[in-house]
Amino acid sequence: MLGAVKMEGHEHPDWSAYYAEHECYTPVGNMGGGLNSMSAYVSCASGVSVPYMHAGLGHPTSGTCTGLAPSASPTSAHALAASYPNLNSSACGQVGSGRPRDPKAYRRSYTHAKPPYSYISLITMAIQQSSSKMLTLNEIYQWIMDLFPFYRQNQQRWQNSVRHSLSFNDCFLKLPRSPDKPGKGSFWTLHPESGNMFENGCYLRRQKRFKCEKSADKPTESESVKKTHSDKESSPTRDMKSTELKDVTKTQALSPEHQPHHQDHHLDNHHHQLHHHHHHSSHLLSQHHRVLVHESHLKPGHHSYSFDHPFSIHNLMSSEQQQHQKMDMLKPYEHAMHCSGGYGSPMTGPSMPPMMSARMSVEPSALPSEYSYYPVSACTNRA
DNA sequence: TCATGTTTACGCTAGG
DNA sequence: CCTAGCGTAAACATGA
Repeated sequence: MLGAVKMEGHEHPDWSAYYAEHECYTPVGNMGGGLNSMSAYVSCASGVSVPYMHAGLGHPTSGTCTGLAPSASPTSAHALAASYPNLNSSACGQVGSGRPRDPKAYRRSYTHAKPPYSYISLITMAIQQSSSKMLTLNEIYQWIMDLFPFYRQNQQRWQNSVRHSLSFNDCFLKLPRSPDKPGKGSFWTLHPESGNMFENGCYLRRQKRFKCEKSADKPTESESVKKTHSDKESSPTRDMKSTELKDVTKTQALSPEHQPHHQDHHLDNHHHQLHHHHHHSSHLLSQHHRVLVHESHLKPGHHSYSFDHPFSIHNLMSSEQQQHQKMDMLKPYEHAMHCSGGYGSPMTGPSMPPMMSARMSVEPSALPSEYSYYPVSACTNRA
């Protein structure tokens, strides 16, 4: 099977043509501002100037198309497009040529085009947009389908990929359900230090996979680099990440009543491994920056993560938004610290697209209507 | 039984 | 060319 980028290339060889039309599907109802922000983000992420987004948020069958009101949001597509006229399209594999002759026809087709995001970024967005910063598998499915019509087809295929991504990537942590919240499946959240996975601005391909430093017996950097493809996927690091430690890691982040007793021995077994993690966690907010710097395991000199990067949240957000975000960042951290004395909230801010990091962590009800990104159906908040 | 989750394998692409 | 990241398929296990 072809990879996403290639698939996109085949199915819609001219992304920039789609985006180059200064129109887009916009939401029906009251989500204009937020969605436009999302659109802006999408357009940035894909390195083109016009939004990719579907109107039918929360209304999977509606798909009504209205015009985009350029002034709907301070971070609207146009605003951001103007701010970032030369986003690296090549870095995201989106290179276009020519222009559609019939904008409407293209609008129709790109509505169901594969979004320019990797599954990892989609999952990350989904989790990040939730107020609780954790979602069940099914909620992740729903979020993706609500937002991207493309994923209403071939569900078997992409959902398998989503599950694979969740299990395979260290940046996703599985939280067991608490006894008082019976239901199917665990909650998935983001590793607290996975923060800047997409800080390079490309949501198709990270420059470096996030890897947990949890295991003390983790191979050295040079050792891991030497590993072959297959080795990499069965490396000790991965083994450690798998279930046990993953659950432990997140169990630590949960309030006591969320910690299943049967995992106590796991905690004991791995506590020492996590100790340094906790040690780091004391000042998560300020540490967040340190983490980014500390991400030297992401190949210093190789990464381009920086707050000065055009995609950096710090550049994308207005000062007011930043103010909002700083406060919002504090909440989950504080909450988690209060509950567990351990990890703070998963990634916030710098790694996330503007509409996510700046606003997603805000309770929808606390926002003006123009800040509503997602329909109720897409906001599976469980806080 | 089906959804969820893990793991392995393989192919493709981007980038060094 | 090699490596890393990603997407997909598929086998398998487990739990609701």
